[in-house]
Amino acid sequence: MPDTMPAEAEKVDQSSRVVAEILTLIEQRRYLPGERLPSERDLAERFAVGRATIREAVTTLESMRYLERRPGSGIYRCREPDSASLETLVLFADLGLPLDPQTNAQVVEVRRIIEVQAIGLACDRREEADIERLRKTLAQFRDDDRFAAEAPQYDNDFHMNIIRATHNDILVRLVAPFYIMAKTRRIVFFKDAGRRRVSHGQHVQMLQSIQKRDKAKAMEQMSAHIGRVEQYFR
Amino acid sequence: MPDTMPAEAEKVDQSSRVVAEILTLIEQRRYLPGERLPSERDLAERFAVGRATIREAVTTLESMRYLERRPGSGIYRCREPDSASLETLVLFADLGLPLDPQTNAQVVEVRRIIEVQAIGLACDRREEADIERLRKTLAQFRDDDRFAAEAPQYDNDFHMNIIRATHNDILVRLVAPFYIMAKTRRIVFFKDAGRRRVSHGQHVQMLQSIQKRDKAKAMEQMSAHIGRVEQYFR
DNA sequence: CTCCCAAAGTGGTAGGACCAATTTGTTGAA
DNA sequence: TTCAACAAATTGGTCCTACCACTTTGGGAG
Repeated sequence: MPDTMPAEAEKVDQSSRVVAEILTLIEQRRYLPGERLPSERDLAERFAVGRATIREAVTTLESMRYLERRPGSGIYRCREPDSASLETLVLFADLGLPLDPQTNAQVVEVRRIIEVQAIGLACDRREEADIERLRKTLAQFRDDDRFAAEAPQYDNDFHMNIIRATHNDILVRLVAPFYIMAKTRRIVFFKDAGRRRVSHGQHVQMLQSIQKRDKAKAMEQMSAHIGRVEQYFR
Repeated sequence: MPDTMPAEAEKVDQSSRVVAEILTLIEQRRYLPGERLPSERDLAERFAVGRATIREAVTTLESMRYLERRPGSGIYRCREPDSASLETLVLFADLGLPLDPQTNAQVVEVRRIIEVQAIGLACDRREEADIERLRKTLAQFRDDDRFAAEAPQYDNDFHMNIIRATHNDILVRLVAPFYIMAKTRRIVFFKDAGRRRVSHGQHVQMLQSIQKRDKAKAMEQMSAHIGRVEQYFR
């Protein structure tokens, strides 16, 4: 029968569970950078799963530069833990793991840095198709409470489409994790109807600036827009 | 053994080979966004490997948002291919796959955007330890031709340590792929002794600006510094 | 004490088996 | 005919066993 049943019916497969467990052990400083982990066979026994499942989990953590596998030797925690992939943010969101409180603030700071510059580039390079795409996104907004659930996705789309208007694919890939992970997390922020309304209003104005290629104004607006989120985390 | 060693005997295991092959097929538009791939059992037969190897490869590509696995259904190419993880850059470097020519230019543009702002933050927040770390990195520079091979790593360390001086962990993780992938690729750039010397000189000056907390000057210097690389790609 | 080699340990891969879920195709009732 | 319910085939998820190549280790020969 069920145990203490969490409210969110998070259905995770075994390998994801193992990923979460190893990740937790790493955060608890159980495996220090450069240190060796137990062998796959040992880990399989400890987590009460097959070796295939362990390999699945380790592969994921290896591709995110948390672990390193050396044939014939063992599995090691990566040195330079600070260069672990940002995909971690998406992973944590998927697994329902808690996020370091200051991490949110750091994410917003990075977003400000990038998106303010990005909207500047967008003013230079935007084409008609970019404007149209942004307009279509804004049209999805509705000013009623049932829209609260869709608000995060709407906000994600708008910001991602601004990045896309820079026509720099690397930039798009760079910021994608921020918005993919935010899907589930930012519901709280958009719960308030007033916040949704203000946010949307700023979006409309930013689009106008991009359309008019008013670089300085657009950048100022984006800075203020993200500034609101920064304030929210304080 | 005389290590002129340009011949990088890239020994890739089976699963990495499969990753490279699938990635190549994707780039050749063989599998369009949202489309279904052959089953694991089919893929195993096609690539003449075991199913375990296929799963290994697919797991890697899934964690980078190229593929999506749906239990009972199949393996699908992700929609929104433009949000695939930046880890791809590192992966391509490891596998020795060619990079889209314009990608390099886009990477440099992103680096300029981020690092110019980052050095500004670094001026605000740098502590004595940050200065010391940067100083130690600069001390590794030597003005002889045997240093050519170590130059990329030296350059990586310097730039990464500037990012670290912002004390924003997310920012560090964000740019890490750029420098990790560059290890093997930027050897050509640093082959020229003159370029190494100029680069190092700029590094020294930037450190001075950071130490004096001269934000405007530091940002200007970083912009010029990366500008040289931008020009190199044209 | 040093050097070398055999043994143990480890990740990489193959193959087979079963489960749960989805998909598909067929049947049977309205 | 239409469509809802059921059955079969397909597929990813997991476990198990086995073997290989490579690394590490430990002990014996010199």
